[in-house]
Amino acid sequence: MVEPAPQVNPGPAAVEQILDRLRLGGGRITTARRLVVETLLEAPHHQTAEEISARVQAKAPDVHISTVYRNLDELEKLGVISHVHLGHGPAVYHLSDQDHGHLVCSECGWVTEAPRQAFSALARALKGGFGFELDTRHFAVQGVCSHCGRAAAGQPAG
Amino acid sequence: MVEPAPQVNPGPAAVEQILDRLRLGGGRITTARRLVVETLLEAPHHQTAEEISARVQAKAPDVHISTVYRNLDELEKLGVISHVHLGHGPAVYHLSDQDHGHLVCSECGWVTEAPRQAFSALARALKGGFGFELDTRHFAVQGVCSHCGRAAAGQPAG
DNA sequence: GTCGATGCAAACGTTTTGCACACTG
DNA sequence: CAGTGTGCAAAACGTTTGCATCGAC
Repeated sequence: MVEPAPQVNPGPAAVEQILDRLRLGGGRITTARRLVVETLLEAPHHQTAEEISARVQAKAPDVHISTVYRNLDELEKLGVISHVHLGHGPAVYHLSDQDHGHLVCSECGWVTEAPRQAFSALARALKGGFGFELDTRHFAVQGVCSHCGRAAAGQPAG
Repeated sequence: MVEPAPQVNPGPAAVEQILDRLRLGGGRITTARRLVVETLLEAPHHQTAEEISARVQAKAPDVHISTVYRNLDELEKLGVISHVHLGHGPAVYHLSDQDHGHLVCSECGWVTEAPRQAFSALARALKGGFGFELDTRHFAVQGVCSHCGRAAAGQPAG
């Protein structure tokens, strides 16, 4: 559904590269749009729409969160970004140049990225057994991280 | 977090068995509570809170959906049921006696249950590589089912 | 000037919560 | 009769949408 985006190098040139893709689709470049793209490129981690909105509003207070959502939608349609559901809260957005799955600890909420390769055995098993083409990108995998697992083992019935 | 429940055989005795667990925790048995448990046992498939609510209300129209939610919470804390997020919509609830993962087709929404064993290779890989204890029960795995995959291959750019 | 993008407010669907009352045990 | 569970309404939450206006091209 979402085709992989070409590799995008971080830096100011990358912003223009993405904005060009918007232009090519007949899109227009606005302040809000530019800031959303910049925020996505600058921020180190996966961000919720609300976090992105806050960072954008720090530079342009009038940008409304609904505009951020609309821009995120647009960028996702272009394949530039993806959103992932890590758990019960809001979705997080990130550049889709990294093809990885997400491991979320249901105890502490810690998020780890796991390379696609970690899922290859599962992908093969599901393809063979069910004809199911796995996509680990849109929903996270839940479990217990090593830290919480160790803690639970150390003090049972906590 | 949720320990596995002992096997529960379908049938009227199973209802009492579950109600006993509620009683043991100091809980009381009300009409709403009994109907929620019965509905969970009778219904063939995974159900949303709203579906459960509708079935319960068919027998006791005054039972409010918030009561259903509260009872589902209670039963989940006891380990009797689990809820799973299949996609963007509401969560579905089912007895936790079946230890399986869920495969959801992101094209057509079709849900397949996959036995725990299908995930064993992934579980091993994540445990070894990240110390991460996989739990496939709480969130579904997304992908494309064999039917939609074949359709896409048959008529590209549909 | 055209038409795509925006700000705002309001709606959405799902779930949770505060409260007074009803009922179980 | 104690105190858990309930019905109801309203809020919370993340997200989407309708609409009039603004602004990029």
